[in-house]
Amino acid sequence: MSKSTYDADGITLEQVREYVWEIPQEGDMRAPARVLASEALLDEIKEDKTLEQIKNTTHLPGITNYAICMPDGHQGYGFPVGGVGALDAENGCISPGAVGYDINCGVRMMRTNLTYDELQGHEEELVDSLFANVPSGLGGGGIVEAGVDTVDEVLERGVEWAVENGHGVEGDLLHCEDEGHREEADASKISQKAKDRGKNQIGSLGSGNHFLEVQRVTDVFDEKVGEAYGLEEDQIVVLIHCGSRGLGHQTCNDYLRKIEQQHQGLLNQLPDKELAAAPAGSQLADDYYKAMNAAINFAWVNRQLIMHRTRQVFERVFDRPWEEMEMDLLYDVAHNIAKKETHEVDGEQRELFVHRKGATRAFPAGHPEVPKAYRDVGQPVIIPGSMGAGNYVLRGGENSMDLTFGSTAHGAGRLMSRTQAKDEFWGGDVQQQLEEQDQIYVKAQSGATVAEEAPGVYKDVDEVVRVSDALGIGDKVARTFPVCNIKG
DNA sequence: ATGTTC
Repeated sequence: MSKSTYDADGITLEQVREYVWEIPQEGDMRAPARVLASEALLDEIKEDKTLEQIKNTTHLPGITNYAICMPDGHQGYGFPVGGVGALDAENGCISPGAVGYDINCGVRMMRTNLTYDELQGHEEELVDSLFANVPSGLGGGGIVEAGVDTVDEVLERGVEWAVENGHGVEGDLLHCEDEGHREEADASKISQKAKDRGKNQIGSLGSGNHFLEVQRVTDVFDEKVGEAYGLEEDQIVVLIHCGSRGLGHQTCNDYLRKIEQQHQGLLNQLPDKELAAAPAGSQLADDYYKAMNAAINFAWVNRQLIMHRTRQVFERVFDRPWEEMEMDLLYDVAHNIAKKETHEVDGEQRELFVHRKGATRAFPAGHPEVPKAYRDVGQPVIIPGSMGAGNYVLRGGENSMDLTFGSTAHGAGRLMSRTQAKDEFWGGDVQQQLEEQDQIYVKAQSGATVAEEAPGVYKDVDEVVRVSDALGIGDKVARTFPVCNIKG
């Protein structure tokens, strides 16, 4: 019996096993590419340049095992969103396009002990107060408007800076990936222009798909893990999705231009200029890594300030201290990062720059980098769906280290461009429908943003999560549904 | 994603 194949207009994928497809190595590819998806998801993934892009990434020097496209993959700048590339940290390279423009775009979930019953009737007051108190939209205006010295501290110290300056508590550090601080950060590697863009954006949501959402837990699929995560049905939680704003964007741009200029030889070997990479050990690889780590710290501070401000808003709306409402950080996960990690490859321990772009770290139970509180069950993984579909909490699955360098998907993944979305939807209509049909209260700076983020522009998050769960890379723990949503 | 076309 011949192997099952999937023909995607010029690219043929061979099925390795259920939900695992391979683009075999050929020509100048340095490894195969793998796509983790159902056929239903492949039907959507093949519609843009995702497959060509994941194939292109296998040309990067040092690519280890295979390049991986997650079930929510879609076209990105050079490297697909939903892509994982582990590049040898000694003989490989590091690629800003494989991290993404929005460095450490990510999500954090905060628990409360409120129930949906207690919140009902307060939705409009809450959404208005959140919208008034959490800066959003394009341009400047943050919770903190910083001077140069403060920006440098934020860049080098991450969430430690926030906690020391009254924007959180010690416990917040423990429930953040890397405890909210990348040691290798060096603020001097971030340009003045990037700092200028970021200094008045510390504590701001931004625009696009970024949001703050109050949600209710509708399902707990795994009681044991749910208990470890402090989640139960009807509980209110808050999900914050944002990144490093103009600072991260400028940093990505700065280094792409430098790398294009200084590493033309490597660039010429790559099928797409947008994959520009700095060879491991070069000055620029070192500088970019330090700058990226600083931008990662900036994004964590951004989410920390927004979370702490949200506590204060809840205090006013529900008239009691946030501690009494047990508003603790469940976890903060990065969606756009690279990190030097040690992984077992062919029985050998190897140092790799694991690039996760639109992909989530998903370390399994027992991994030393999983916070103590969750070590026995695995790292929390938070997957936002669209604002009408709901969201998932997963836990790092036991197969993630073998299959995906400890990673899984990051969201639903777009189905259409922002331009197309605005042709098909009208923000006001979307807003009205969500409120009338699903009692979801949305407030945004711009109607265009609501249209761009309409539920219909996203893939089916249930299907993405089903594949992650079936592969054992990220297992279903709980599902949440929106109550209030604010965005840019 | 993004001082939304360096």
